[in-house]
Amino acid sequence: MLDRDVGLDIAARLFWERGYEGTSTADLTKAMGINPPTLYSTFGSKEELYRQALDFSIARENSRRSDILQSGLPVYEALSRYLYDIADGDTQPGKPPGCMVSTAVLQHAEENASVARMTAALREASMQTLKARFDRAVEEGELPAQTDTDTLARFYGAIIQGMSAQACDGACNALLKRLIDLALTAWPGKR
Amino acid sequence: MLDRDVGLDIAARLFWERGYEGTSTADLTKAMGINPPTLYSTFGSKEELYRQALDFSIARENSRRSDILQSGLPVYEALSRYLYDIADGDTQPGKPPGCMVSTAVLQHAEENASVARMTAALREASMQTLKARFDRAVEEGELPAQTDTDTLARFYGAIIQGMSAQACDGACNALLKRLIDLALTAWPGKR
DNA sequence: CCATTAAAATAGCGATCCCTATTAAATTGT
DNA sequence: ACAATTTAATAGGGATCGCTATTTTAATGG
Repeated sequence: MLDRDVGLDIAARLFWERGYEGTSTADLTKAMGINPPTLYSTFGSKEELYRQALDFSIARENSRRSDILQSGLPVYEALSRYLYDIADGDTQPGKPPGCMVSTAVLQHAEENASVARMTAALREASMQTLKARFDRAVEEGELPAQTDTDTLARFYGAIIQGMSAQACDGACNALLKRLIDLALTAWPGKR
Repeated sequence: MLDRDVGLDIAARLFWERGYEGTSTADLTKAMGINPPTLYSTFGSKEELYRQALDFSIARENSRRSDILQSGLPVYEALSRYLYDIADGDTQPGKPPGCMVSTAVLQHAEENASVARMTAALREASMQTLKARFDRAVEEGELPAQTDTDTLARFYGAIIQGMSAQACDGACNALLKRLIDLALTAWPGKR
């Protein structure tokens, strides 16, 4: 039998590279070295496996990124490190380019609408996490009281999505970090 | 027989909504009201039809957007209107959300690598157009001589891609324009 | 009006999609 | 060691994938 976490890791990698619609159950079983019935008894369905693979990957990445955001660092410094960490994740040698979530299942067949809602919800949650950190900065006096933290969070969310798209198209790590540096000049009070 | 341009318009609409991998030839023939052999004799293949549908759509949109960029407007004003026009395109009532090109075929099956290269090249060309306009602005003294126009173009390219992704997730026009306004504060010399 | 050409519809090719009923193998308990 | 239970592999179901050979229909020319 296959170790569950090993299977999720392999599945996540395939979904990351090829997307949900571009990955077949045959691809998955072959890569895991199992037979179709094992996949279905272990993970339920292709969609359920995708959900679990996303959860599995996010649980691994998000603790570190959450630490960066929620650390005692000033909000601007925390945001900078957070974005740099994402840029590194988008351009890991030997791993698929881009982010597994940021640019996943945007256009899709009708039958995959529920999968698209799933990734959209993850993106929304990610931006809400950013917004919560910015709200805290307002409360603590690090940002002006009238700051539009929602737009600020969605703006850096857009940068994260744009970085993922450009990484998929072959952009290198240094390029993405130049984007970040420029995006950070939009921070309230900078320059 | 089907009018060629009408067919391309219908195909573009489907590909826009569902993506390349999410659109089947059965979807296409049904929407066009033709039989499969007609599709293949008229357009060659699914991939070739996608290419022609992209060209068809871009030819229609790009003339207006090119006019905005190449008009006599100051570069900052031209860029603002250009981005606003894209935000409007991402949120047209009765049309699929997002941009047909900006966030297309990012993750994909291996067999569709050539299609992905195609959309990547279109995105790159779009950013090169922006860069060329910025270079002109440097030559004309509108921007400082040491301006990194390449990064500037890719930054607004990232914003365009982020807007498309968020539109796919349901973002409204006003939200996208707030993103643009914030992104424009990163313009050299602003604030 | 018929013969010839051109167009469109039918039918279906081999392959693959996601998924599962059934069979075979391995493990466990006694 | 044998029976009971669990696990894995085979085989394949029903549908759809992109695409095309063949037939039928329609349009054209003499």
